[in-house]
Amino acid sequence: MELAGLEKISDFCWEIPPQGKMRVPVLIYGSEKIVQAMDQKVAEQASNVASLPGIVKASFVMPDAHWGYGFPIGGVAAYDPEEGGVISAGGVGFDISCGVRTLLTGLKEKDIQPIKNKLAELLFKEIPAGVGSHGKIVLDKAEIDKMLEGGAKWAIAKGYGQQKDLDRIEEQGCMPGADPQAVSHLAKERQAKEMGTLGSGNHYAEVQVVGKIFDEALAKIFSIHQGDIVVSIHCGSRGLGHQIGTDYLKEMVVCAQKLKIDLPERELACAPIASELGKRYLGAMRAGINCALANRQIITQLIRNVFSYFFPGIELPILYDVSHNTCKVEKHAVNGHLKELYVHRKGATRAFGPNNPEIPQDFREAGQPVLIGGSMGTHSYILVGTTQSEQLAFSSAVHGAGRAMSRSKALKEWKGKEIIRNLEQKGIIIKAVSERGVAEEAPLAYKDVSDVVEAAHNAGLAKLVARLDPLICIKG
DNA sequence: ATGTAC
Repeated sequence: MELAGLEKISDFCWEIPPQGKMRVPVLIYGSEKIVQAMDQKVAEQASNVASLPGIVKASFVMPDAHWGYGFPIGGVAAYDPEEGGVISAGGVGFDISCGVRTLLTGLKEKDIQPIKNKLAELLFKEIPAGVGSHGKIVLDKAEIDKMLEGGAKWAIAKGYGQQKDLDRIEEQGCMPGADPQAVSHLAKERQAKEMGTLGSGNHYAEVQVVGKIFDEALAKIFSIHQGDIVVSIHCGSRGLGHQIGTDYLKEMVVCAQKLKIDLPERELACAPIASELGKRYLGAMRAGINCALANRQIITQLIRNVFSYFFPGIELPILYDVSHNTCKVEKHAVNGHLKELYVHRKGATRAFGPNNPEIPQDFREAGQPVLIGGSMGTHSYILVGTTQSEQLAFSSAVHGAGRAMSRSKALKEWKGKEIIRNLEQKGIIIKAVSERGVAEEAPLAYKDVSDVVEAAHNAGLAKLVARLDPLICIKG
């Protein structure tokens, strides 16, 4: 991106002032280096987002942003229903409620060293992964509806986990307002055999060691210490979320035409929040959120079973579970007034600061854990939400490294086998269904996640707490 | 991300 077209607000914030059909400015967060490396298309897309009806304050761009469908991935936009605001399927993304969950193990690296290979093999055997992967769980129509209403709460009632897990999950593990009736039969059909599966692309289950602590006091509150083993899951709502996105984008294109909403691009299809379609999408999207929460809950239990085999009696409590592809109704201060807004976070993690009532009691004074998954073979990070982030981007932060290279280009550049061998030499075990998938996810096909989180930290979007280094990575 | 294109 050309810095010349931007107004520098601070060392970590750049503005595109409103022009043309833009109703509000675009605010891009990141260092000069990061913003320069950002695709020009992100500026265009974020400007388009700023032109949609009812947008409040600004169209925000996180440091890890890259080109997406309509809305950039790494974008945050809030719309006001009282100002004719809209809700957009493209503003949430296809993988509804994709997110990261981190589990604590209480183990140290030396504890797993003797069984590392066996642990990797058993995790790979027990967690279904890959495109179209099916689990052992098959849901009938009635049970799918219950899952879509209950989320992780449903999964726990089915025996996948414990009641206390819910305290550490966004929305207490169950998104209210989900409407299974708003989800197509096709979407449900696709999901019937996909519960408890990882999927493909950048999704993974990873055994990690806490490699660095940035803030001792906060790390202690999160129960993480240097050398601790943790397990992180990065996945979403699988075929169901994708189908909801596909179904509603089509409907929203028709709706926007009918209502003569001036769309800069067809991909920005949306519906007024107050419209029948808007409400129906919200109900379906919330069902998608519950699907993702249930999915991560089931995978959690599969992981617990594997760890129990090696470490009888081990618990693996949840540190936290947070999504980075959602639209949530939240109250935010706008010009001194508290307003109920529809906050789209597409490839952006919710990052509530201290004292927010949505945060688990144990973390209330510290702030919400912000879980940032890296790309394969690279670091992941735990940050914490700040008070400042509320003002900066409706309490949002980055979500991960973000692609630097297209999948097709990555395929030409690398072979899966050599990537696996290179990482093995660094002590990282990759267990993957598809060698092609590994090549597409090559570490160098992504931006440097460390740069991205550092920028988020410096911009004040969230605060660095700990770095996680990969030991075993299970991939689709 | 995705029954990796309807």
